[in-house]
Amino acid sequence: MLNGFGKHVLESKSVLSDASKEYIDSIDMRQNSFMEGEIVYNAGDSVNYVHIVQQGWLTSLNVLANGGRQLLNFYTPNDLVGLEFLSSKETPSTLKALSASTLVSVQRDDFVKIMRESPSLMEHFLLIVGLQDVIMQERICSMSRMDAKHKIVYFLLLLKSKVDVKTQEESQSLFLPLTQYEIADSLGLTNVTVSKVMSELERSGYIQYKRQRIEFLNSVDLTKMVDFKDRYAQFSKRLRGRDNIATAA
Amino acid sequence: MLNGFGKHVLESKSVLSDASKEYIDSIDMRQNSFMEGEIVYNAGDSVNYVHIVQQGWLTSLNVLANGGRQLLNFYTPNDLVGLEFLSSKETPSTLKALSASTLVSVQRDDFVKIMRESPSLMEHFLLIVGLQDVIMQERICSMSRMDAKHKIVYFLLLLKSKVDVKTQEESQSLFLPLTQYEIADSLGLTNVTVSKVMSELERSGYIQYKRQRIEFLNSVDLTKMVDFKDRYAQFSKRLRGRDNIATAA
DNA sequence: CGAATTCTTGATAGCCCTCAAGATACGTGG
DNA sequence: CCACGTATCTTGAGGGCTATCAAGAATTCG
Repeated sequence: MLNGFGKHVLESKSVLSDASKEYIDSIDMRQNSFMEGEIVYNAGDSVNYVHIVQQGWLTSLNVLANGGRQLLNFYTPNDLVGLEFLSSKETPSTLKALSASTLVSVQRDDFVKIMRESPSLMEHFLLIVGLQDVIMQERICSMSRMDAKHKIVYFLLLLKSKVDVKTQEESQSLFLPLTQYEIADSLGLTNVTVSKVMSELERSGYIQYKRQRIEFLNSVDLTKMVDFKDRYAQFSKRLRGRDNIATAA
Repeated sequence: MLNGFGKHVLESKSVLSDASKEYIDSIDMRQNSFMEGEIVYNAGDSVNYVHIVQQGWLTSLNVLANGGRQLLNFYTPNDLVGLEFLSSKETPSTLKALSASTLVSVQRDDFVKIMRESPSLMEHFLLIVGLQDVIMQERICSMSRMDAKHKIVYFLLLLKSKVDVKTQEESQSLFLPLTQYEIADSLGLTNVTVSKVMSELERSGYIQYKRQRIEFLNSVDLTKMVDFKDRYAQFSKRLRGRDNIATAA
């Protein structure tokens, strides 16, 4: 039941740098496609799969008691979805496709089996989840004390950072498949406030904003404004250093 | 350089359930004590150690650009500190003792070495960090959309849950070595608001509150009020299930 | 070209912060 | 055991930020 593309993704450096290859061949991997807006799983579903993003943008989110939504994480190609709740019976959040997406899904038990066969792979996963945790902690800092403007700047820089690490280059132009409602739902704001802040950031000359695209005109000052720490870049840099050491050894 | 107490902690079920014991003997572990209010490390310090809490309460926190503080995590005996930034060069947050505390500190490289020798230990750590991540995500939900009253109820239930799992029993009385300033700094509120909400919760008959101690008079309704999910208890239950399976196999 | 979605802009209201003053609890030294 | 200073908590008044509501504009898509 080997899926060629899935195998390729699992073998790719970003995910399974050195898993025992013979185990991969015995794994049941399914490739699934989802339309824009489609739900991959709902909060409370059984945890049966770990997913690898091939194409598209997805988000994890929670529907709150008051009817509001909280967007939690964004997933782009090569991201792993589900590492943080491997131990859970039920998924803690919903996964929704923001754009047309393709996922490779690996059964949880198979995934754990692969992981156990490759300690260095498991260590890699530990570091990834650790990074996610640190980023969540820093998001809490930004959510709790910043005003709307600073929250939004922080959010945009975090997304930019994530995309930049993926593309291995720093781009001042960011594709952003999010409506203002969705940005608002990421930050505990309303779409009205997002609109007003975006306009203000444009007037101030920091960004240029059109639907689905943001140009950063002064990312240096924006970074200072919110004291943004680029954990994705630090992690990526550090990981490359580790790989070199491992290769040398 | 073996420290008997440290060895005991590392061997205890909660941390190193089955690490290769011969490695533990070669590890340099130091036991350090900290006074109330003392800083263990500051944000930005090099990551040199992983710490195991023996006694006391500690908190990780960030000092924000505007001078405010954000308390992030609380650590109680047998907790591990530092798992989530094993891959980082610098600590992302400050660690401060809330009460007189004792820590066993293991050098990061030694800790990683132990971990690599015991995949099941590493898997355990992966699950722990995953749990932390999930809890952080849910804290974001509570921070972004809840009003002050609901934030505080959520916060108290989360602390209660953590303590209950540690003590393996559900207690309606919670020792809480936090001032109202510190609760406020955990939630992005002010001490004034915390005071007012606490009084209101008392008037409504939900809790009885005195400095450093809270009695829950109706934790069922409080849990419903904020739709609280007890991830600590779920994790603990699930882990015991896994252990049984592992033993049977 | 028309309908639906998304975004903009303004007016109003509510929650929580800020500021302030007093009350209570705690620790220390006599 | 008491007195005093400090830290913590309580309570009230006023103001700012963002939610809510609403109406219209712009964009997208069939």
